[in-house]
Amino acid sequence: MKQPHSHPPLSSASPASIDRTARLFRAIGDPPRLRLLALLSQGEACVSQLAQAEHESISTISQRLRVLRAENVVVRSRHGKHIHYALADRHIVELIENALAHAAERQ
Amino acid sequence: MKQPHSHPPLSSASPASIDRTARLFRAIGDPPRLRLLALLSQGEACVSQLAQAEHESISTISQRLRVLRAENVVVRSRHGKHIHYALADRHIVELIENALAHAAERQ
DNA sequence: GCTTCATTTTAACAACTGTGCAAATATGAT
DNA sequence: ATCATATTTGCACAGTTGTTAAAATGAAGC
Repeated sequence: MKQPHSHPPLSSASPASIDRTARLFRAIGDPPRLRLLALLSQGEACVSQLAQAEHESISTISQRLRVLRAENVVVRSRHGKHIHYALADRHIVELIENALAHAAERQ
Repeated sequence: MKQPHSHPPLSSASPASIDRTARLFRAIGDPPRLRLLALLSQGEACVSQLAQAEHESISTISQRLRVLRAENVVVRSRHGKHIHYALADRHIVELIENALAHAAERQ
């Protein structure tokens, strides 16, 4: 096997693509937000649950989710009185686990 | 096919891993730095070349490379009077191209 | 339908962090 | 020792984050 998937080369990415990608990385490039994603990788959860799990205020969690949602990393849906947040797609997790493995490689 | 590679699950990542990974994402989560990586994906280059390509001062480029080097995204080596920078490994490019594809997917 | 209440979001502000620029300093080839 | 190349420092500026308080959203009961 050569390449898992064939992507357009980085060198030919448009300025807009570079920008969007940078914003995506930036959104997930923060320990508190990454922790939220780790929680969500186990299944969707509402804001209060996440707040409780992180020992943070609901407001703080809501703002972190806002940043993630702005880059389409997570999606939300109402369930009765609660709003459930979930990972936008499985690829996000793969992306992070990939980076996790590489970050580990270099200590 | 199920999984391209099998990684340890995100949910079981240690705080230290989360931190390192966040720092990695943060380092590449900036358009100017991402552009440098795009240039380097075509082959190594010295600081002056990168500065010229980006229409920036050598000092500015040097600082951007410093951030990338701190997270082991790039490596440097001296070649005569010049210091060549190169991507630390091919995986970085894959990681970015992956993100690029996903960022494109969601507009 | 209107009110009430739980849940979440937003706004405003202060504290912190990162970035680029200019100038000074370091590095090492010749 | 000199010079080209690169790094570092100090500073000003812009952007981000958390906190508190106020506002919005919508479900459920009356």
